[in-house]
Amino acid sequence: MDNERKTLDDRNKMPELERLRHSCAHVLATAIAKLWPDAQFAAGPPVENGFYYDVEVSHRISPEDFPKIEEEMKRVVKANQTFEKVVVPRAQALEDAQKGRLAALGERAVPSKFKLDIVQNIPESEPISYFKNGDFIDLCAGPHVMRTGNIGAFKLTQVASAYYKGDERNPQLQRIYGTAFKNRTEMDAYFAMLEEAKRRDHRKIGQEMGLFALDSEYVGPGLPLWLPKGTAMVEELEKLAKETEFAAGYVRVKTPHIAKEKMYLTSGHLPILYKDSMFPPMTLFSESGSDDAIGDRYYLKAMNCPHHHRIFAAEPRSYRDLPLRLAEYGTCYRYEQSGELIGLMRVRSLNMNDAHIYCSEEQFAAEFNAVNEMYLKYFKIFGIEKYIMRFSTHDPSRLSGDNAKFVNEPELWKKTEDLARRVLVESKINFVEVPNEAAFYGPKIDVQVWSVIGREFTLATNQVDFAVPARFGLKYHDKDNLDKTPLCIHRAPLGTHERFIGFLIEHYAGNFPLWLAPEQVRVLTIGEDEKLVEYANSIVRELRGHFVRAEADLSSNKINGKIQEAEKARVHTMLVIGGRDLEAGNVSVRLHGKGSIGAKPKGEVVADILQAIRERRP
RNA sequence: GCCAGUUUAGCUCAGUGGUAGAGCAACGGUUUUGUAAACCGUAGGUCGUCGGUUCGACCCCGACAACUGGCUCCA
Repeated sequence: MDNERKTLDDRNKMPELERLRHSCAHVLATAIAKLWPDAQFAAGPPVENGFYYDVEVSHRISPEDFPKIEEEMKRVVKANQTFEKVVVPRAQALEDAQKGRLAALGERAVPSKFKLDIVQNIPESEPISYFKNGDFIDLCAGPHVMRTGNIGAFKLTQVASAYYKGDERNPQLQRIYGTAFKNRTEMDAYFAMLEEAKRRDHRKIGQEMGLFALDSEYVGPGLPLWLPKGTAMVEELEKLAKETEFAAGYVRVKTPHIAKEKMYLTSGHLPILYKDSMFPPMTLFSESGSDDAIGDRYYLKAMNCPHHHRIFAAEPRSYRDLPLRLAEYGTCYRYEQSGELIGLMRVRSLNMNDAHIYCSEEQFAAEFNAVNEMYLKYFKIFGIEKYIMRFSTHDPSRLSGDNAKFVNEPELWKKTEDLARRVLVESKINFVEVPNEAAFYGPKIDVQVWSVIGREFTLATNQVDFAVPARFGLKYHDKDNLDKTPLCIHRAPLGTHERFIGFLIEHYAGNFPLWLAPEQVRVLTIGEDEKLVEYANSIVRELRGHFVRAEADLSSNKINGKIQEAEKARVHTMLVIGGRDLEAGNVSVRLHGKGSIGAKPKGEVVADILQAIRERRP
């Protein structure tokens, strides 16, 4: 994404706030150059909520250095230096870079190496420009604000490491992040918003509500334990998926969590493509003592598709069997890098809302479209509105050779990409097309969403596979009496339980609709009168008889205390009962976050609860 | 995996080179209640793990682990 060059036209359209932030990145660089003159700068663009500058410097910059750097930056802002643009001939840019003059306060003994590299990569057709503020000269296409004094408020936020040009073969640079605003008020509002977002963080709410636990000491990092309340949500989602898939003509299957190495050598996930993300194999016999190592090694599955392919292969198939839609909430294990694990959003054991649709080419468009429709149906139920569909296609230059990334089937790539694109266009779904991001076996459509912290995630996926069925030799007998290889659609509209629930926790801030709420109803008694206790218990019994997750709080707490506890636990519906209600056969209804809505006959309330759950009322 | 930071009671957090504290939760008792916290008491921690420095380490140093924020990667 970043390696796509912005055109000069794009740059001229850069919004004021981005200009300001980019200008602030220059001010940051000015300060760092003053404090550590050996600093070598790479890129310093504006980003979503601020800016960063990548720098290579012998000093390890830590947040403790921020006050010192900020002080220097304030001096530059206060000096109100003009950002002066100078267009220079290419030869001069190369010469200045050699003299270490770029992104620096003066000439240096060593070249400005990253700037030099950047100059060399600027197309001949583009002019080369500097921006100067005071003595600091940086290679930059701009645009900037007029003067450093236009930067009203700024703050350095974090330091991270980043590879030059995002490539892990390149040197690691220190990336200093900051944010900047027109004025102090807007910056304060931004930090207040961040605090609010932290309160919604699924890790925090998950712990408060007792949904899941991460026991990295005994179970392992990234291997969540679903607590009873979280399991209730997991099962509601599975129920939704099973009903939806049943209605859409899917059939359910069950497969083991492990398979022999041969499975993944055949699928193509081993030896290269998935090796790093699979847990190491279980070896049943010592390799030295066995002539048949392949048969002896088992892997935890990182995906369900190969097992499903073997189910397809388990019986002879006719064109009459197609489309065959095999669904399973399969548990997969992926050895994600330790630094990548994030609460439920990125884990090492995952339950995927998986299914594989085997179909003919003629059936493909309708099936693919039906999957997209299913996504939209789900998103409507959850009120998910902020997402984009990302259509990932292949890069023809990577079909073969050392950096091959995609199966070498140019015609099939073109055919399926055209088909998928047409489905997207015809169904008027908004999407962005991203080259070079496809799965190795075919193009895919991912649904991208954002966590409260602003991190982007793939929530759901819909992938075309025209390669792996052939590797497994999957065939169906067609009308014309010929054996043909089916196309396969891999789809997971509800993603994985882990990520989907992680997302839903933040989406709802823990205030789930009744059908999904871990504790749907709590009956709160006023007093401990024996008849009242029996009334409470009878209500709970009745609700639980209809599979409603209901509890009673019969403790000796005062009613205000019970309400406080239930509200904090985010219980969806509270039924308060006292002597008055007992006599009238009523319950006083209070909804989480909405307060009391008054007393109603018990039967009416129970019926409404059941109805709301049945229709999955938002 | 890489860079930086963090790790004290179940949770949220104080704290000092001389072997630790608060609030909430838990438990026990008292209270008997009308829509966001009744009162009193008890218990709970080899201060992430392992090494080192020191007369003495929760505090200083090192290694490791986990977590947090990024990078690369991905459902």
